[in-house]
Amino acid sequence: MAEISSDVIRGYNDIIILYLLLSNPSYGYEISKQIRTMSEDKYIIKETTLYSAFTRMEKNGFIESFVDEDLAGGKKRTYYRITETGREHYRAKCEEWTLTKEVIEKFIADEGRLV
Amino acid sequence: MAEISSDVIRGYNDIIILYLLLSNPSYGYEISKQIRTMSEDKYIIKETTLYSAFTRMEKNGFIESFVDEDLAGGKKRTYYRITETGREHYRAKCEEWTLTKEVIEKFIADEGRLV
DNA sequence: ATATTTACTACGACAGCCGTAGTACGACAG
DNA sequence: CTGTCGTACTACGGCTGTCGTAGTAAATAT
Repeated sequence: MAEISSDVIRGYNDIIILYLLLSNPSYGYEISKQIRTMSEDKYIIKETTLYSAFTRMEKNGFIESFVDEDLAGGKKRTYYRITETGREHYRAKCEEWTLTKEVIEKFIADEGRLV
Repeated sequence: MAEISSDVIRGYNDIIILYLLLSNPSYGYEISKQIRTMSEDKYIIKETTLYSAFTRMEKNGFIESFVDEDLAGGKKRTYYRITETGREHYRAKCEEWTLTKEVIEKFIADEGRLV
């Protein structure tokens, strides 16, 4: 079974995460589960990758963090909220995706050539 | 104008190059021009990236090199030919592309959500 | 009482891409 | 006959994002 390699997904983790923050703030564990569910187990993000993406994106101003100290039962969590800059970045990345898709598809051979 | 970032193309340079070797051997400079032309200048591969990809892929057994010593006018060139392993790799990468595309597109918001 | 799930943090390694620089040959202009 | 442009590379080192491994700790299920 083909799996998605890290080199291939590289650069898209950002938009995957930002997408999940578009409508409401969220936190690491929940996001990782959502990615898994939404991709039908085809992509399971590594924890370290996810948390380092948070750090990087906060540094870049794409997201902001806040801590929910005392939840009704449960450990304290660090939530992330997308910023306006983050939304712009997301939009730009989506456009880039369209372009990239078009380019790459020119280099995908149709069945005939793959003899 | 949106440009394709290196993190996004990463992992696809291999299939782009292999595609151009599917029907006949070729060499660095020609391949770089073909990529440029076929992508309508949307993607211009860096020389260093291209040549290091050659080295890597030869090490992995995806391509084989041979030198054309004395061409009718012109410097000597190193040509690369795709191997059977390379063809298999290319096929596998194309399948992976289909999968990746499906996954990523789930995280591209439709216009409505991008308010 | 113990295992599992939740929710992270730290550290270091690695691979692929890229910037910079340099080599060298041929062709063509001035 | 000198210089610039196009062709065809090689070498070296840096950066970034991902990943493996490991550890911490609270809450929940068994």
